[in-house]
Amino acid sequence: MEKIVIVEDDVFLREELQNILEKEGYSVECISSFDNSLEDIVSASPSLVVLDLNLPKLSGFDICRGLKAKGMGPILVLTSRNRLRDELHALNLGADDYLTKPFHPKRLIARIQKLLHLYANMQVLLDAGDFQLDEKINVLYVGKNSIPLSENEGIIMKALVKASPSVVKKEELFNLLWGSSDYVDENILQVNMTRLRKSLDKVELSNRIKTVRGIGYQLIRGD
Amino acid sequence: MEKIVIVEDDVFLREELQNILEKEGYSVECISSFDNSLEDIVSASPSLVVLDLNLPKLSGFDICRGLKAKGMGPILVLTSRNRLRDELHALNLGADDYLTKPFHPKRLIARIQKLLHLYANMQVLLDAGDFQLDEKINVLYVGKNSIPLSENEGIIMKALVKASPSVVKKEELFNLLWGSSDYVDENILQVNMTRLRKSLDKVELSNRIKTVRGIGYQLIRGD
DNA sequence: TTAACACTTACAGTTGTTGTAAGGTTTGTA
DNA sequence: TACAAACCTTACAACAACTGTAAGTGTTAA
Repeated sequence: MEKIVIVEDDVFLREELQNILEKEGYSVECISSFDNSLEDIVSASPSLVVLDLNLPKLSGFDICRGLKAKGMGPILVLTSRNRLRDELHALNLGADDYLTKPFHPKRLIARIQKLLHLYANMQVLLDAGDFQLDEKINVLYVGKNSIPLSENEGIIMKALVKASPSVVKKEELFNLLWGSSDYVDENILQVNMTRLRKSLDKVELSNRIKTVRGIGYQLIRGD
Repeated sequence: MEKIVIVEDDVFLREELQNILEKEGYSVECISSFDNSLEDIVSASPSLVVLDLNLPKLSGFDICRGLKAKGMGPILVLTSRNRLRDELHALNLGADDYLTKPFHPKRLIARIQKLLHLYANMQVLLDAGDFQLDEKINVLYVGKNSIPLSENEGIIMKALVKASPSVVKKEELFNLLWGSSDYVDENILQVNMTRLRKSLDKVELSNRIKTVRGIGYQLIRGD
């Protein structure tokens, strides 16, 4: 379940927000003490933060900037002010969307879903130094070229990239591909490795996968 | 071809950058007069901006903030300073990546490609009010659910969403699907509409596509 | 040299997508 | 109401992509 943190000092609005979001199936956590709100929010590691700009101690702007500096995900800013200046300011500080009070619950939900989807889409580019792998659609980008990988090829490649330059054990690949390590036929993994290498050959990357005899496979960095 | 704008006052570095990027196949435009650099950059409408932080008139920070406020795409910040504070500041102002001089050309290229890919991936979520369509992988998001669409279903849905609430002419759909309007069989479009509706039915959205007798089809907004 | 390990290729089953064909349903008008 | 045009639905077959099986070939290290 996706967790959302609400940063809001007004009790009524806070509880209303919590209601709306929990009804929608989100796990909600509220920040009401604003002494060390930044740490509280980060340690909750939510999928999204709903942040009011008008807060007692820290200004919402500061929290926004602080959160983004710590690599926090999507932030939806809430405010009663209706000034373009504030909106631009917040967006520049890293807020991802902006909603003016009063707002319709459906609009809030829609914005939140949009942000969550957007962020889910963003973090799919796995970096391997001189090439990137789109985890979502299994497309490998090398320079200006790109090649599509099949599902199995993608699973293997993801494991190799994430582990690189360590070795990925055969057993782990069996687990990832067929959900079990009590495999019957060792050959099927070799077949899939051959297929992956043949695909990588199209972008002259096949020699980057090394076999570690008796153990598994390894992606060599080529940065 | 993707266009990159370079904002750099040092002549030597500027020309080196231009060289590197053009060799890589990008179309490069340099900003050397910094009187109204913001307007110059925006009017060039580049795919990416390489921005030096140390500039004569405006500070790089100001340009960065200004560009992001105008909805500019990816910004890669370049600097000789090696201070965390600057980096955080720039990233908070909207810069998407950060490179310290001196840098290796390959690293610069890699970062640029990464940013371009990331942004290319970001703008795939087509908004239709109460649901979203991922143009890239043809997945439709409704609330917490999602359904995959086939290639043809995706093409039709994209056209409907983009045109909504206007009517999409049958002829246009024929063009999008089969690249020609001198179609032989009218039925094949109906079959594909049926299939799309059946898919949409899984998320109770099929009644949103209305038939406009003799003309085409229409997506009704449900916001 | 040899046995374990790894690689390659061809084949067939499965699945998803698409166009064709045939027949049924709806709609507007006379 | 009758009817024809427009639209809808379903079943079928062709096709392509992906995957596992099987059989044979190549490589490595003791």
